[in-house]
Amino acid sequence: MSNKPQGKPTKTAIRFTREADFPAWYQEVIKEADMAENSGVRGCMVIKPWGFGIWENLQRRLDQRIKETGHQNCYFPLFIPLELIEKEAAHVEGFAKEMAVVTHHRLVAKDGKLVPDGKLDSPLVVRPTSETMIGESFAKWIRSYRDLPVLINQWANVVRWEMRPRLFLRTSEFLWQEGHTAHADEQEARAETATMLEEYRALAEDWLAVPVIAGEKSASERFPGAVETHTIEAMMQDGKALQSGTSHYLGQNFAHAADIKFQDKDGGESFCHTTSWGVSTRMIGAIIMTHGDDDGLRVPPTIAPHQIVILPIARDEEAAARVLPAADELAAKLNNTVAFGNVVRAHVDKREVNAGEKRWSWIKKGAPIIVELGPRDLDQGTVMVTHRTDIGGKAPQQMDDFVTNIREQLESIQATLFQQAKAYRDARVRTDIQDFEAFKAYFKTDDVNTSGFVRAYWDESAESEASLKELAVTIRCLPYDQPTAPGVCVITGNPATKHAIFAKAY
RNA sequence: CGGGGAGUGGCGCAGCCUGGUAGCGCAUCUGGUUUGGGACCAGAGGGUCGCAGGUUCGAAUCCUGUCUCCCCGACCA
Repeated sequence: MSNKPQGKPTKTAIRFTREADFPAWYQEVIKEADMAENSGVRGCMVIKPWGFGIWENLQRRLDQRIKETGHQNCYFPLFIPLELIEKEAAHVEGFAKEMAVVTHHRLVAKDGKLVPDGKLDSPLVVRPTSETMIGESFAKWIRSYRDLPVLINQWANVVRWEMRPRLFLRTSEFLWQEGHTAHADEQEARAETATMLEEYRALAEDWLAVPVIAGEKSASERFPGAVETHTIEAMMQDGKALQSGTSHYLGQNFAHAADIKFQDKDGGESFCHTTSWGVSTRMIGAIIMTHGDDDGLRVPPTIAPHQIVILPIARDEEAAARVLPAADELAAKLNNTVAFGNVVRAHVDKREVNAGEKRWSWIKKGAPIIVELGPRDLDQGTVMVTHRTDIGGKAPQQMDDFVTNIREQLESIQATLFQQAKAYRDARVRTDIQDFEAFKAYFKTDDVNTSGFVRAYWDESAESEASLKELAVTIRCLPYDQPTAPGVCVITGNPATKHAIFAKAY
């Protein structure tokens, strides 16, 4: 390594490349970026500061948008009485297999071990989602049309016992927000569903630089108990789809189950129309697999815990005495500027670690801009700047210019990440596959270099959808932008009017 | 939950088949040399081999159970 040419890494910073072993690469990125790790409990993860910082920044933005669209935050209990869950049949069927159940309320010592004791008369489930719990409250809160709409949200953890967990993508416990609303009529509830899905699209694309396809789920992919489920689907760099946010129109299903009704202007009694919508820590998995490269994570500047990392270059006390205060001063100047509507986040890395190693650690963490500041820079009034989107392109900038242009540089990195992701995605949405033989051949290849989505006509029949099972392909959504002319179903050859997105999925 | 693989110092691994109380690289610490860079030399610290039983004079090595991780499948945000 010692005679490696500068700026031309002879190896990547991550042990596995995306091409050689995508799942191993994914896990290595999380480890090397120090985002999260597995805990001793299967399916549960410890989210470390760099990973949690990304979540906090995502959360801050989304929370702001949720409030700006008229919702208020609440908090509902973690434990749900079994009887409540039982009330909505489809809901029960959907979640029964992954429920954590609390059956006891104390421990007693027995043969040197602690064993559960104090059996509960009625078991509690740890919330897998809160429709039933919140529905119970809605029923109490809502009496008149004047009480509507009810527009609430909660940030919470939920538990869905997973057979096959993967960090961020599928964990038994995860963090999310769940919005729940109740409306007087169908039209308003449907509009709410659409509004929030659009918020999710905007969050993904405009804030996280993750291009998505928005659309409606097929019947079999619907949320248990929903009338309609709407989704944003992102493409990962192995061509697989990741459902990144969902918004459900629940009709009156949960209103009937929980007895959520109101008196209208004419004195008549009606059931509410409800919605729910959520985005989870899975979104961090989407960010990793959309923006990461073979040198690690790349974090969009909007959500990077540190947008700029300043590395003081000082090998002796004399240099340190000059460089460290200058680095602090530079950070202070940067932190006094604004980008993406927030104060810029610059950080001086003063750890006693070799400069080269520090630099690589921030590359692996995906800090958008790395600044090296040494005695020579101070003499010349410059800084050495590396953008994470071009780590070979380290170049000096005048320090004053750098500070003045910081917003443009961050915005440029943000734009580059989105453009690269979109170019990748667009190149891999196949629209030329129109018969089932070609379709099967495409998905059987399973080559990380060519796999992706197929966009084609679908006849909307359950039978044709079922025939995808052996291919491990699913219908991700029926995108909102639809062709005007009819065509033939890619699976059956039957007449069809709508396009669907087909893909393997996480 | 079914099939396959794996758990040895912080990380990556060897040893296990042919039982006899542990080894390598990186990292860490100390000293020195370097000094726009993931450095070099020398020395040092650190593990009882996932956990629990069993076989044995003796187990990281054999057997059983269990937990955790990875891959594939079914299910799912």
